[in-house]
Amino acid sequence: MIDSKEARAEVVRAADALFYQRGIQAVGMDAVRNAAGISLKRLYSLFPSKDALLVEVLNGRIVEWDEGVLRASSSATTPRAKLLAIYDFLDGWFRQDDFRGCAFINSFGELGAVSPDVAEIARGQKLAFQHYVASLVKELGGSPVLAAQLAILAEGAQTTAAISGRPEAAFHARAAAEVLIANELAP
Amino acid sequence: MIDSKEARAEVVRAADALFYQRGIQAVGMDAVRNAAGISLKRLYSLFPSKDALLVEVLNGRIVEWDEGVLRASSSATTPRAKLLAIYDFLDGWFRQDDFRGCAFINSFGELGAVSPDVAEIARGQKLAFQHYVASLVKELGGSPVLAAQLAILAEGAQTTAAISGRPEAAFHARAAAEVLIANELAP
DNA sequence: TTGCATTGAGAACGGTCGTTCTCTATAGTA
DNA sequence: TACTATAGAGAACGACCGTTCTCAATGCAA
Repeated sequence: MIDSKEARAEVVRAADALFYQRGIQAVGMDAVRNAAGISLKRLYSLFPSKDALLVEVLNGRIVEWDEGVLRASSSATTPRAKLLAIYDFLDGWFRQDDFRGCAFINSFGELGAVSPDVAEIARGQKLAFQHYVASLVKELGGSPVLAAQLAILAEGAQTTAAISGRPEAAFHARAAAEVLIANELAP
Repeated sequence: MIDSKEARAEVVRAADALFYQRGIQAVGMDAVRNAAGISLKRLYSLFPSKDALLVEVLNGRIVEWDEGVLRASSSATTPRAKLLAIYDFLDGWFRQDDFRGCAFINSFGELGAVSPDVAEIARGQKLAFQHYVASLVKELGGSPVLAAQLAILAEGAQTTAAISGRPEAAFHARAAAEVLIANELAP
């Protein structure tokens, strides 16, 4: 393993999968090392600590989320369709068999009270999503309250799908979003 | 400390506050012992393990939640008002300065993947809440989908308020619920 | 009082985890 | 070939945590 950029990416990939699947504190650095197939020394030469690795993992999840939402809305042309595409994106995600809820909600629940970094990253991610929704709602001519409501539906769908283990929450959230949007846009 | 029922309650109270405030794995049994003011030996004579104590704590939270929701809706007379009272209850909760999100969502995120007990309790609590909402919606003449949507709004409000640290999510969710209810009940 | 059971306080144990260190093998250079 | 620097593999370290154990103090029965 010569290219350290490649090695970093592999470590982040392995750690992301393990942290998401089992929780962060339940995964030791040994498990990350084994999954990434490198030595502990190399692991610690790439990341100074588990906390630093976690930050990298969560930042990677931010990128993944943004790309996923944008990809889902890329075929939509109207702001309304782009907004509804969010729930279609959620639907596809919920149906993946390794789905275990929102990594930011999970890590906030596990470490938010004890790690300012984790709390800050989770808060930032949620805020960015709210801003994205708000920009589309504004294009649509809707109110900031509607934007907040559509974001709340997306958050609720994620926790509901995660804990119940059933993906229909995305469907329900989408239908509710349609009603809320129609309600504001009707004369 | 002679009355062991009283002692159990005190331990559960102390553990609940610590687990909720800092996370479960971040709190050692020593901290619980200190907060409860009893010896380790007595603590382990009351609860066989930390896991068993956690189960007791979460079951206590179920009772608290049920009582809180029922109390909030007790002054309401119509099913619609009882449903909206849920969001008023959330609003009051979000404004408490020790609010740190839903204990079930948090513990599911932290331990759900690794502890079947925790996952099961969280799932059960969410399901019971959905049933409660569904029964009111049925009284109201609404559909099961509306019930699911109202529950999703409540869940989303909880995570949004927890991570953003701002309580307005309850108000937004309530307003959205009014719209969704009106939409189904309109001719 | 004497003996016995119970309890409190916390030391001790075994295991795990994050992190560092040792030791060896290898590759590059002169 | 001899020397040096690097890196892999994992043992080792120190801290912590859940749980158990020791031991002295206490309360009670006779």
